[in-house]
Amino acid sequence: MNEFVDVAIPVGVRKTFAYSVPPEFRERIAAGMRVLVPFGRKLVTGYVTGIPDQVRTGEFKIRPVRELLEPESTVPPALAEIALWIARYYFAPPGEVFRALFPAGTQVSGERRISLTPRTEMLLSGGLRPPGLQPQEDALLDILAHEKSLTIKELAARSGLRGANAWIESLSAAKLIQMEMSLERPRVKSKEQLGIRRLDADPESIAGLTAAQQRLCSALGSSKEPLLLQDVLRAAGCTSGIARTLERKGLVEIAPAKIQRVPPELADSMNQVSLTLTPSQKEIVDRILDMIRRRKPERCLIHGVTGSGKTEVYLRLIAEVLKQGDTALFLVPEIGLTPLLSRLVVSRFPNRVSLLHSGMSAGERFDQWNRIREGGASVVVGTRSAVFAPLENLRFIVIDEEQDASYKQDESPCYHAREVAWQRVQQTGGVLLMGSATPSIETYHSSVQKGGISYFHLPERIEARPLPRVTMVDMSEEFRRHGKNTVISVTLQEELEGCMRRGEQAMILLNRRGYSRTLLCRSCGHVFACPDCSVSMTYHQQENRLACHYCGQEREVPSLCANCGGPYIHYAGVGTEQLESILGTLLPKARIARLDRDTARRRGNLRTVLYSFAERELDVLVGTQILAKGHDFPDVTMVGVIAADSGLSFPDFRSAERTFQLLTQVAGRAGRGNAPGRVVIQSFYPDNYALHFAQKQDYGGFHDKEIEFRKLMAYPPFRRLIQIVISDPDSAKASRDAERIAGALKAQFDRMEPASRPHILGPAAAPLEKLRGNYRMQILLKIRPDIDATTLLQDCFAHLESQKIPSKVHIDVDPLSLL
DNA sequence: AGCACGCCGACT
DNA sequence: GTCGGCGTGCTC
Repeated sequence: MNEFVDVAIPVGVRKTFAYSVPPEFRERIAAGMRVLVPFGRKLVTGYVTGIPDQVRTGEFKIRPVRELLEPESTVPPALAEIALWIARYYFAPPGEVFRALFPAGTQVSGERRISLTPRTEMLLSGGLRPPGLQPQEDALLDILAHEKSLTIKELAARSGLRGANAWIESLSAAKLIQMEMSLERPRVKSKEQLGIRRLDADPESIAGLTAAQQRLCSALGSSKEPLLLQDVLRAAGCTSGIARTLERKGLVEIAPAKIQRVPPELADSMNQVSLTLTPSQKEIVDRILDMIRRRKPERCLIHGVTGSGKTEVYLRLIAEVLKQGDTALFLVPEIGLTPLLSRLVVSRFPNRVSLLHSGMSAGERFDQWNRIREGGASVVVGTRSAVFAPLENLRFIVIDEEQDASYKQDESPCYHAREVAWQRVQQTGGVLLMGSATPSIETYHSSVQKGGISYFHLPERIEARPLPRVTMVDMSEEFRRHGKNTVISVTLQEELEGCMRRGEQAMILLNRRGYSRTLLCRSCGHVFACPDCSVSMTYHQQENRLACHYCGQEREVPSLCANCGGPYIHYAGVGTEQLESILGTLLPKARIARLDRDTARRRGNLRTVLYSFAERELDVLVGTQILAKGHDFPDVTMVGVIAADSGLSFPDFRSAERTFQLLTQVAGRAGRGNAPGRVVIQSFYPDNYALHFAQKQDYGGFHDKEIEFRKLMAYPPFRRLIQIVISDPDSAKASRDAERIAGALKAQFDRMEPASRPHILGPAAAPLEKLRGNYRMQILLKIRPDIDATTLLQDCFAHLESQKIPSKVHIDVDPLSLL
């Protein structure tokens, strides 16, 4: 009876460990709980994954659970199940998965610390020495005499002795020193500060208040919840003396209280414009509501262009779910969580919304997480990891912009929030609603052709605004006609000038940061590549540095070729930084700003720029794909795309899909107001089908073409992919290991019947051959969807694991990108 | 992930 | 001769 537990330890090991449970914990211990356990010579935070009926004893010594890390450390049992599913499906170490369920910075760990025993200390301070010690032991005691306590590592380092551990052991055996576990407290915890709380008061005591006292009372508001004293004082503009006076009068209570750190977006609300649903919106709401009421797990997709009113549908459905007494989750892409959206949701469901996103401080996240777990919020809005929000009775999950790549985590555990969300609603009989203007090929295919996902279309923009007119400019034609290598075509330039003349706004997309992509020696052809990655370094004019966009390292800008010493260095490939200055020359009167990762890095700058653009303090916004997702700007009537084909050259089967999505999204930015939008797409390959269908804004056409290619090439959704990347600083070693793994996999697969056998591609050098100094070899598995790939993978690697995989092996199930 | 154990080069 | 390099294996 709860005598043993399986515990996942957050180290890169794909197994759990058995611990015994001291009797006093047996009542409370349960799956999903965090525990402090001895692991090796340390104490670590572990996660209870389950309670085994029995434990194979004898193979190893079983150590006891040291402590239950309650109360703020338990996850609903349903979430623990999800974690185990992720560990299996994505082949991730369970400890890493469980760690992802909890807010960052709340892990507890401990180390052994060494100090002198009281006896030894007395002896030494009396100038005496314990007899019969080796000089090394004496040296250790001397060090400890000056320090209260040290970890084994510190003591060994301080002494400079080799084999220090053995000497420490012998001192310990002689009872001259003692060792005890010291705990390192979590970095993030609940905040306790002086809080002030309004009390019920009789009217006459309120009557005779001074001005300052009244100010303080109104700053308190009407709620009886404690507020942070210092905030209230600042708001009321008075000192703590006033607060104490009120306390004496019995009007308020001042006491240490757990104060919730609240992200600013939760604090403010906005005026609600009540919207009437269009008939098609209403039909969708009704039909999905039916599904929600039926309590059977369902998936649905709303395919609707930007501005077709998907958000309103989400919010109506969330409102209904809350009315039932259930909870809902609203997932948005990384940069899709705008303050505007948060405020919209917060105002719609006052006091019931919680936020979880990466822009919040660790403390804020922690407090929100606890609030959710304690049932203090029934709607959670957040990015990828919010899919783990500890909500109970979760019956509805929305994933907006379902195709967005930020839903997939690219480091272990490599989960996709969409799939995790599907698992979650399957547990509760809820509904997963995906929304997109450009659904992923997989989702669209299973809703329209394969079935399994209900399909809803919102083809029209609200108030029947026209879709933008898209013009394609063939840049090779442009080059032939005008002779020089132009960045901005005549067509685009004319459109821009017209747009400026009419006093409207424009956006120009170029999906390439920096000033010049490559530095090239004109004499010998030498390319200035990153020393650690197999990519060229990008020139950034503002910092006057070369930067690698993959590993982030920077270099001085060379004036001579590093290879031949020649002085003729060519700056090739225009980036957003240069585009901004070109546009400045072209449109001297326009107010231009740039938005990309470089300018958005400065915290708050993204917001500032978007805000001033919305306020019409800017005319033109230049930038990377950040532009495609931002706000809705009613006065943008013109969108230009430079080098629309730049993404197509990526060696990745999804490059066409991504290009199509990006172009469609950015084109959707044009003409949201009353003026019709114009879009100019510049490309050297205007005939490419991704560009062609993007120009016609024809999703169906693109899908039909793309799905043919996927079928022909045996790519998703016709096969499942598993990507294995083997990396090592030594390229020969990476190759060798990759060959061994591939060989072992092949041996496994050869035992299967030929028809269901997975295909092994590679090992071959990964498209990004070298990254951060590591050479990367790639093996790609293509598995038929009717095969249980999870079990297959488990079997294969259970076998491989025993054969030892030396270099770093990264396994990505259902990878989104194959770089 | 840490940490210990174990087998080969450069120092006193 | 020793010290210490990191390859390999283990942690309930």
